[in-house]
Amino acid sequence: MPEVETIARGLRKFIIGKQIVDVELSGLPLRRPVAETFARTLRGHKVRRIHRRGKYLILEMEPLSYCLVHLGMTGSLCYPARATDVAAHIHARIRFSDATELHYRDQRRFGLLAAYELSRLREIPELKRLGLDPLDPKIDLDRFWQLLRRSKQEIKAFVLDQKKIAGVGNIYASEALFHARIHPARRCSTLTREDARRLLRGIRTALRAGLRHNGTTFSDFIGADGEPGAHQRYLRVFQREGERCRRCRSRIRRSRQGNRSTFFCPRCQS
DNA sequence: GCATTACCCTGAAAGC
DNA sequence: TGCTTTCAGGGTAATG
Repeated sequence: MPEVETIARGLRKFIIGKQIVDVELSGLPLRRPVAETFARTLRGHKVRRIHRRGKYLILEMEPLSYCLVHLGMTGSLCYPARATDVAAHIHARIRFSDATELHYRDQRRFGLLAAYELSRLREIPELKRLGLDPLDPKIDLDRFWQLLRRSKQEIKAFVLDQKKIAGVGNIYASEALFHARIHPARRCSTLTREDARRLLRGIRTALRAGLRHNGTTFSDFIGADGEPGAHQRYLRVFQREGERCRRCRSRIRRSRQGNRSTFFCPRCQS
């Protein structure tokens, strides 16, 4: 999510008020095929606002419609882009009336592009499925704890579950659990109210740290301005298997949960 | 109904 | 050297 927010912030500086005159698609399917109506829905509309919900980026257009973007694993938005940019993996070229272009690039095509003519943001089907926004200061600790206690999942899976908490990806889930000193394989139902409090705090700490450094770049992520993130230098556990814990000097371990890597400190997170 | 697993994709890196 | 296999992890359909 810090990567998506970084892009949203970048784009807000550049494309608000611009009018789309044309949309050109590669024709290749992303996570699912881009609807035939995508280009038609956006053409002639102006970018009014840019929102983020979970890992989704939403361009609010005028006349009212919404352009929904999910970057998946390797998606990026580039502005300003050039018509002459190498075409490899560019799946959408959005042209504005001032002749500038916004490109959506996605090597592995796990992303999503969709456009909706709806009157409200919250009617977008993908957004309806999302759970709590962890940065929302109004989250009630007791409600959060009850949500946890009702789940039989392992805590790492819960934190990654977008229906429960929206916006936490694999990097930040490992980091959040480290901050909260909770073992990633712990069952949610065994967590105390104090654990829940530390977890919520840990998630916020991990996400805000990512935001501060404009996201994490291992190989693919770049911001809208083409700059990579810097957060990888500040990670506590993620991708640090065998290295020393910055807190207790134990060796960081790696495990697999649901086909995804998890990193943790066996001493701090017991 | 819930939790878990398999799958889509590409390119880099490891293994043989 | 060069081919094959494994891995990365976003969400979700299929399976248990």
